[in-house]
Amino acid sequence: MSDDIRRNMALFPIGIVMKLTDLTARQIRYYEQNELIHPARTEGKQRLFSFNDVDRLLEIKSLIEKGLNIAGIKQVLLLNEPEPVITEITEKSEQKRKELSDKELHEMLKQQLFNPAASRLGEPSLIRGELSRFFH
Amino acid sequence: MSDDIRRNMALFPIGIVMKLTDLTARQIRYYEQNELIHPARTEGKQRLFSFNDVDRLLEIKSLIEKGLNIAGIKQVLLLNEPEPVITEITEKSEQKRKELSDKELHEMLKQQLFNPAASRLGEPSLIRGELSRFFH
DNA sequence: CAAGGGATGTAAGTATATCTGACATCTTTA
DNA sequence: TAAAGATGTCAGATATACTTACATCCCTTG
Repeated sequence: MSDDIRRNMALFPIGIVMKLTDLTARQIRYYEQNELIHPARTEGKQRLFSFNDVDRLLEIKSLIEKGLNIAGIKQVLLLNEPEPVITEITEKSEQKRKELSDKELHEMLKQQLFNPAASRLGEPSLIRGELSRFFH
Repeated sequence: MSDDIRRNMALFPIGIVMKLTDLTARQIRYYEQNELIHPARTEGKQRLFSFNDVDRLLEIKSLIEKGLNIAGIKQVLLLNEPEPVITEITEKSEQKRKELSDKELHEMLKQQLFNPAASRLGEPSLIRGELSRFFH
């Protein structure tokens, strides 16, 4: 869950993603246009990709190389999606989702991730190494 | 070791780092100027930060909040640095270091990290989830 | 084979993000 | 009070990214 949050933080501009995936900007934008990915945006409308996005792009690339077309890839990606569990609270959670703008979410994530010293002074520095949770 | 590589990949532009650390661009640049951090650069000279850089900035911030000045922080960071082990091969490894431009290194890292399908076709898709190695 | 559609390249023009350098401001300390 | 340290702010330049439109290439299908 918290891991999920980390993997979904919008972090990378398209230039970095190009290097990480060896895809062109054209390709990446085209895949977005076809709804294979849904990167976040900065205030100025620049795309911002998460680890999940990059991961997904790598799978897309691999499928492209296997000869799949967009429609096929879309299917595969859908199959790999964990089914969103339909619960009683569906309405409520949907409500909640709407309440949280991307920006607010990002703020939350940041708090949760980095536990900034600002919040509780006097606490020993737990901050250093906090990022190591990104890795195994 | 490989973990080290991942943590040192130049990934983030300054804008993201600002959000992650709640430091201003001015502060980040000032700390670089005072050699507390050494972010990489793009071809166009834009700063690119690694996880290690961000981690370090978070520690710097925490020390700033404790009232340390730059000189003090530099000392603390030096102390926390694992001593570079002086071995017989010092000359050789120094030589090696010089041979690797940042760009070449980055290429290596990318290969090692993402094991691109392009290299060995026919191999089952190990790619999806590869990035999950970034997390525990 | 010709026509059409899918996937990507490329170019133009604009907008956003970042850079450096200089000067301003505020605080602490000698 | 003067000097030095840390940060804010502004300006002008450069880099990066955006959208839109058109071009190209390769398949597929009639």
